[in-house]
Amino acid sequence: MGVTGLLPNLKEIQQAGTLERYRGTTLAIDTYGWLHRSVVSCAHELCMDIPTKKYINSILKKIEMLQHFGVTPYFVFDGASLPTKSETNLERKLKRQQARQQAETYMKQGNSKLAFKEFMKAASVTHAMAKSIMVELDNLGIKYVVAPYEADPQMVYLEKLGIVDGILSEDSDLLVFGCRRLITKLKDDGTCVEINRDDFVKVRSIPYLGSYTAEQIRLVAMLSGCDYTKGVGGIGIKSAFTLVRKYNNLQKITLALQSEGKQIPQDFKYQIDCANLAFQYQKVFHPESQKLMTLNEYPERHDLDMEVVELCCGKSLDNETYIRLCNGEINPNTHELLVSREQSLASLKSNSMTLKPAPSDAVATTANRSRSDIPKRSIIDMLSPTTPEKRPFKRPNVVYKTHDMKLSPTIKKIHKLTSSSPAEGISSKFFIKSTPEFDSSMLSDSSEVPDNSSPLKVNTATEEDVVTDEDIKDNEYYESSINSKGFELSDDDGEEIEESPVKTTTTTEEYVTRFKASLRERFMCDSTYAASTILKPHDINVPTKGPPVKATTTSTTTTIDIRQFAFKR
DNA sequence: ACCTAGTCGTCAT
DNA sequence: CGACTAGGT
Repeated sequence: MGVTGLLPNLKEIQQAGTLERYRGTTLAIDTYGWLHRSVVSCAHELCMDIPTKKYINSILKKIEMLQHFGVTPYFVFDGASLPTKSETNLERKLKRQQARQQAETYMKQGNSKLAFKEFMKAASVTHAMAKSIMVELDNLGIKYVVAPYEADPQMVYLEKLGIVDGILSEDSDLLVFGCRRLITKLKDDGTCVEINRDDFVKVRSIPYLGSYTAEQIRLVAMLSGCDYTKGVGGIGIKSAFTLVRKYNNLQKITLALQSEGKQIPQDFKYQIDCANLAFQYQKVFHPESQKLMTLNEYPERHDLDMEVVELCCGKSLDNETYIRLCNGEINPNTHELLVSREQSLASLKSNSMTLKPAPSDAVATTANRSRSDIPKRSIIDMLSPTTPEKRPFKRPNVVYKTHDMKLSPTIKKIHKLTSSSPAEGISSKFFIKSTPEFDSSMLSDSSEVPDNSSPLKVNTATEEDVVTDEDIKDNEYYESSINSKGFELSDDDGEEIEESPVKTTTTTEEYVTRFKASLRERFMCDSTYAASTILKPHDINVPTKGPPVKATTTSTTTTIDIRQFAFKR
């Protein structure tokens, strides 16, 4: 879902241009987005476990375009699905399965047109497909990282560290995570659109946008609906901005909305708090130190319930696991060895067809992924030597607007009025008793005193409102029974890379209980890890011998016929 | 003017 | 996922 309606409302500050503008810089790539679009070209093959290189070629083509413009890509992959989204993921999985059945039905009826449409709905991006891309990236010497959880915070983290100079993605959520330079709407000809955070002050359609704090922007997103919250019915992005500007804190907004007869979900506060945690402290990976981190540091003094934090932001497993996970060696969800889709299919085939073992000595052995590798050609390339032809890019057919936007007197005035750091302390103090903002007030004095006055306040009489910590009693929810015995084992779930949003209609209590249950299910079954750690990554995903098999499948020591990699292009 | 819920395209020829 | 749109408030 993203934050619906955010991008259109930022139209004024969308700078049209081309990748030329980013020559010499490094951009984070939202790989899932690219893969998702590629999937439509081979949805049928993907659903039917038919080998295909189409989705890989589509990515290679984009890489070629970036390199044509002298842009260094830094690929970012989605990692494990957050525990808080597991039920959403199940819903999606179900829908895909239904679409897949529909597709096969249409297929039998000979209606390939409709079948393909259903295949498109059924196809999903898997970690095995992501691994296929990683193999190519290794060969090209292109950097990448698998996010511990969602790619969005990982990309923003890279931008924060200065490892990348901007983020190439279609997802408006990135702005809520704190992205400074978002490059969207990249076309095949290299044209794209930049949204720069520094331009927020120039947006006229949303008054005072430049002076909303990160926390306030999060609240706006959460009110109107984002990846983590359903939002309040009847509240879109515009109303949300107005409400936050007017009332600034969640209690007042809630009261105002209720007095208007708006229905607010029972667990809304929970959703808000959880979303607030996920937006700020989600687990990310520091590629240079190879350490698990959080997008922003926890506040100095905080009483965060770390169990809840781990549910919303991801679990802190041992660092060794994350090193392997974030370097693409293991499946982020199952922690089994990650095998590329191509290799996986090939070995299945060779096993089932009992193929004559091919002379494998022809292929040199290779180390897996070492960061200082000399680019090598993958086996796929060797067998199908026609790499995507170098054709010049279509000339961009846009006029480059020099969007230097003269500051209007009004804007200047606003800028002046709001240059002092706006107050914090909106939203609930559910988890965080004192909430220093990471990006602004962390640097200035982060007052222990919750300050509810804001420069953004427009027409509210400064009624001294006590920070009604009526929320505190809700903490009971988190102490509430951890021992729900109904762990529905959703066995393998999490083969697909999941992203984004939506509906959850459960009570808070159920919610938390379920989170904790799903956490257990997901992270505390060490048995699955033990099995997977036996195999050595080096034996796998290399253009050489050795059938890499899922830990569950019987691993024989037959040799893969390398000719199976010669897919038609 | 704003919100919503639905549909469509995404690739690549 | 966003873009776009018809149809609601």
